[in-house]
Amino acid sequence: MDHTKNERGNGMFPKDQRLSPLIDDGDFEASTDGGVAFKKGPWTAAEDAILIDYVKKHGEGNWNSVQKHSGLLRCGKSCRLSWANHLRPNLKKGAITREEEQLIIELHAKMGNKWARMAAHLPGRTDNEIKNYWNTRIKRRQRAGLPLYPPEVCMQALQESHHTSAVNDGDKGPHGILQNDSYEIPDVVFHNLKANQNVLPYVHELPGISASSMLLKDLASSQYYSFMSPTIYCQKLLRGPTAFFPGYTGSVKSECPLFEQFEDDMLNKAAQSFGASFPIGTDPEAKNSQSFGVFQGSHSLPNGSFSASEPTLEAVKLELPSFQDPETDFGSWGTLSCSPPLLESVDAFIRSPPPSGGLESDSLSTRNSGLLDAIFHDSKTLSSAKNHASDQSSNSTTPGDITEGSDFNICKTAWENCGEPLSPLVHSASSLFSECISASGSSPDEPSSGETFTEIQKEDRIQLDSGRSDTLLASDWLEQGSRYDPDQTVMADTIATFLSDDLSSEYKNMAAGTSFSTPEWDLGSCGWNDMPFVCPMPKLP
DNA sequence: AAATAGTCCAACCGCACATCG
DNA sequence: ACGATGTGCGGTTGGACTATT
Repeated sequence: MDHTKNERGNGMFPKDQRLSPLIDDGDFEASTDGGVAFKKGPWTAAEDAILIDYVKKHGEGNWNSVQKHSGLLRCGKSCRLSWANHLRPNLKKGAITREEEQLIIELHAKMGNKWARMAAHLPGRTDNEIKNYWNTRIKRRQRAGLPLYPPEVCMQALQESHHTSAVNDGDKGPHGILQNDSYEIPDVVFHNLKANQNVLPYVHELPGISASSMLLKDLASSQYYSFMSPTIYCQKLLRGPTAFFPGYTGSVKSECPLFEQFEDDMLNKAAQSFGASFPIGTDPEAKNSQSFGVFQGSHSLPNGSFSASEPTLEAVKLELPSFQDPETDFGSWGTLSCSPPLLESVDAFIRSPPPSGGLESDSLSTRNSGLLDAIFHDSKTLSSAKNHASDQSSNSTTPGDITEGSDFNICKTAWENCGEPLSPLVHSASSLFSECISASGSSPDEPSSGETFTEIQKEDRIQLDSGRSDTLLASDWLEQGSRYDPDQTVMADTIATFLSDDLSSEYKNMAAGTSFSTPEWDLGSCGWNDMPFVCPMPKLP
């Protein structure tokens, strides 16, 4: 038996250690179970031989009896693990091949962290091996600012998931993975979210998960970091420095080096404008790891295209830690000391529909206040103090596009403070969306289906009552705000600019390379076409 | 050459589920 | 039905190795 752990030569335990004829060199702690002291730590060659001999005689299984039959001082678990990962025949050693890598990526896009199931598709590879490989890959790509999934994998997985959802049962797709097993998400959730995918393409990933919960988890564990959808990155931005400079995103930065020059200064200024009490953007490490780098990496590829690094519905659901379950009592989050009240307010805001007479007034929340109200108020105050800047901004926009006191003015002012006469990136999302829609052959003003957005929304609200996305609510709110209340438009602006880059990125991506039918991606019927999006944003080529 | 950071991966741990008596 | 036991799985840890500073 070849005990070589790693043909790359960097295995944890040197061969000579495993080849040691001694079973117990006394260097490793032992655990006891029923009076028997089990050895822990790396296995020796002698132990391997004993275990192999045992399996030859008794077959696999009944691992707890190994000690009884062979005298091997290892617990059953350890025996099973050693056999499965190192000793069983037909194990493939060596580096993951290109083909295997591709398969792993595809499988992970469909399954999530189901290593054992993935291993079943990779003969000779163990779940542990795949898991280790994937975790390393996550770190590597995270560090490099690359999306976790290649766009084509995302699209394939997404399309397959759509297909799976459509057929429900029977034909489950070509891979046999999307079968009606534990990965299946009840159709009621995602079917109803489809109608809103045009607004937030990633909304369906994380139904019922609050921004704060996602962020807190995100900050607490890097394990899920790369799985965060761009939407979640946006939500994260609400809590990070960039929340106070809504137009700024990593994507912008990546495509416009100009942002590099003034990001720290501008962010600090913007933050101060909003009364932020914490320093911003001075720590490059924090900058990379907490918002900019991740955001950047999750959106842009080296070739300038936008990533669609989204796992499928199945994967996302599976990767949610238990406390991200929609049924989790989110109220408990407020008790976390690491969560500033400011951030809680964002959640409260995002979850809350518009306070003024919208169609869904029955779902009005008394929690509609907090950070964004404060932003709204502060921005108005600031705008009053800097009315001249507001007036100048009308050159690049129509009067209706910019409401006095909008965050745009602040951004613009900040930009001017940084020495630039006017941001070259000012770009109307309305026109941007129009481009996208036109590219995909659909008019934003003409719903291609007979069903209006409002009708879809109504239906969705009813059916998504317990599982709706925070971001979805935000979209609802935005629509309402932009239509019914001039004041709300300002706040809608604020939120819109938070989201704008993601939306534009995704729509750009979709319009350029996908074949989604227009009803899936129809923007016009949702009212976003009229949204006064004006924020620093890269122009489409 | 030393220190540091990053990578890799074996092994452990806790939990969930299945089976058995 | 229930507890004990066995098994499988996913997450995490920690040490060796390698690359970089």
